[in-house]
Amino acid sequence: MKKKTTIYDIAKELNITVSTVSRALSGFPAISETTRQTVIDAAKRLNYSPNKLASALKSGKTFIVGVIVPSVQAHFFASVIHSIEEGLKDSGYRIILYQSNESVENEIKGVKTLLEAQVDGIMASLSLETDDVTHFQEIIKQNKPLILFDRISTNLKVPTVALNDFKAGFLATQHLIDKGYKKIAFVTTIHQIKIFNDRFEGFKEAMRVNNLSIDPEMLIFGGLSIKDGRFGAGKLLRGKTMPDAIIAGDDFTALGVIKKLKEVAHTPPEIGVIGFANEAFSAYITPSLSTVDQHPNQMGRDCAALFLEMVKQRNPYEEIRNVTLEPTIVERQSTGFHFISV
Amino acid sequence: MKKKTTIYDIAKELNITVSTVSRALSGFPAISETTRQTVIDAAKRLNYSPNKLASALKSGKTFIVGVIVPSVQAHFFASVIHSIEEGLKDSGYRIILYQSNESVENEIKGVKTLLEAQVDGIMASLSLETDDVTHFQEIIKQNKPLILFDRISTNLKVPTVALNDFKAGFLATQHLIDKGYKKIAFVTTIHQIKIFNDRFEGFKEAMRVNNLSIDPEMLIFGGLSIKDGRFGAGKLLRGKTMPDAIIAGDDFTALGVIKKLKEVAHTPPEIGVIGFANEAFSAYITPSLSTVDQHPNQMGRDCAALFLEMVKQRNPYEEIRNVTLEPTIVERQSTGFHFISV
DNA sequence: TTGAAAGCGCTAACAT
DNA sequence: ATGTTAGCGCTTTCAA
Repeated sequence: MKKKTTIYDIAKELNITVSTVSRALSGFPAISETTRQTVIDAAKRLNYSPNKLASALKSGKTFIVGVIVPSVQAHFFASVIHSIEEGLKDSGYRIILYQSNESVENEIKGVKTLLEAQVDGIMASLSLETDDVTHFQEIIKQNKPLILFDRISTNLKVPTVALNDFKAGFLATQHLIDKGYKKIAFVTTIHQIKIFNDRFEGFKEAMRVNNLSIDPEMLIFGGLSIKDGRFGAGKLLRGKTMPDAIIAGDDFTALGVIKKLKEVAHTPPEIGVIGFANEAFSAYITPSLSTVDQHPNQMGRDCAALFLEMVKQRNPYEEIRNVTLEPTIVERQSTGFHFISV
Repeated sequence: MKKKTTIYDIAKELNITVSTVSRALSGFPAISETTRQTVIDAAKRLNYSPNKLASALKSGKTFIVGVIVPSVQAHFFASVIHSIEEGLKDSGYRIILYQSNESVENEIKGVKTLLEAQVDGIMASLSLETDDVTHFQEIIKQNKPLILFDRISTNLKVPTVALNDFKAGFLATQHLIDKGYKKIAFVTTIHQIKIFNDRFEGFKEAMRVNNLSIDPEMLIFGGLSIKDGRFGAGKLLRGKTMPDAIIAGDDFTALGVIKKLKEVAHTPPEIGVIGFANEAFSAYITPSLSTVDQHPNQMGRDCAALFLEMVKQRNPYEEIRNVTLEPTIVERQSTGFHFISV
């Protein structure tokens, strides 16, 4: 393996100094057009490839932003990531991805690793386990942009991009009520993540304004997964009074609920089911799943825009913007018209 | 913002030299246990965080491997990535992700960017557009590990991990034949990607050994998507003779095919349908979709293992291993028993 | 417009 | 076991 070409090789080749080469290559203005061309030609001829590491070490800017998500396997996060990348690429920023797999420990390790890699900023969506968020403080202390999205925390004074989850919970509930459902159950998680609580609060509020009572037996707190959905539905079916509709914490859980309901011949919309996130499969299962769209692409774009604003300012936390996206109900078969059976 | 602590600060604090600090921190053996402890304590006290950039610049190792995939939004790739990360993390390697979005141009840019970031190696799955693969040569030239997975090319002498796609095509076809289907159509892509051709060849071979003829009208070459599936199915339905089964290039295409068939009341398994990839939704649509499992997790693990082997050797290309995974038929409703109608 | 030179934070001979 | 020192490849001030 022959040594890689550096700017020194180019300089030697052309009998000029490295500073000139550096300037020519980085688009420095005060340089003659001929010199610039010569350098660029030589660079190409010598198959020069810049070492961004060295440049980053010197300049203090890596043009890499770290993104921490629970998992790329959720279509929602995959979409957000996609749009973040899209929104950042024209400015030369790249993404380095870190998956927490819903574990705080991994999340802490992620922050540490990304910081050590000298990223220019971090965007994160909290793991389900995350309660204490002090591990994010170090980013702020280093005066680097930190943006929280979707699964945010109010304990950090940083910009955020999130859905109006209270409204999401409210709208989902109201949608069911509008369809004639009354005895509404909620299968969700116990984790202390803001968005899940907000959705739950929205649910309670919708029930209240519609003068419907909430049966504590119809509140199932567990995890969020197909399995948890099956389990939750099973528990509800064995209860004293059967719900006529079920709100699930996310689409995977809703899928589990539907599978269970089909097994016992209460196929939706006989019992209504609605989820959150509009996952890739939600439109294609039978019955197709009504859900709440969380606009992942808008979210990714907003994260990128927020980040670019922050790096422009001397102090990224000069003005802290909290972007709220409005949820949209996606109506499908699982909440079809419900015959009101007195 | 106060300056970040470096090993110099620790050295000054303890009246020792940076080399001692460096050694203490990096687990160098010939160092007294007391010194090591003092240094570690001071590091903690001063809130020291190593600058991996500097270390990488000096040592020539970043412990980062670049992964290029068409898109993380396909569940298959998300799973592969997940397992690559999993398989690498114990060795201290991190992943930096690059999405080609099925464009060669992006792919070329990806290789360039990752190389400039001084990654220690690259794993890639080709975009649908990719025909010429010379942009990958630079990686090999730098003597850095390059591993191709799933969408591989035979024009590069590098280790690969891929499915036996010929067999995948063969098994899918044989499965349909075993179920009693005879007039089998194929809806796939025209792109010059090896795996798609292999599947098609497998299909042809299976037809041949079963003495079934292939009607050229039943070969639809287009793209791979829900839309392409609908389109392909529509075209087949309008043909002179109707197929009694359809093989789709992937699960998304199969989904489109099924939707179309349901609309015209030929719901599978009346007409059999099978796809490739076992996407997240495939088990949950109605009828549930038979498909070929491509073992993404195994693929990711193998990529990681291969990479770790390569970095161990002086010359990563000393011995080139090409791992082939065996496809597995996942039988579901869409290829249920077919009544043989003479 | 170009050159000289210092230094980003770390590692690793080589010396003691 | 610890210290000295020379870079890794680049940017950037200061000087010419």
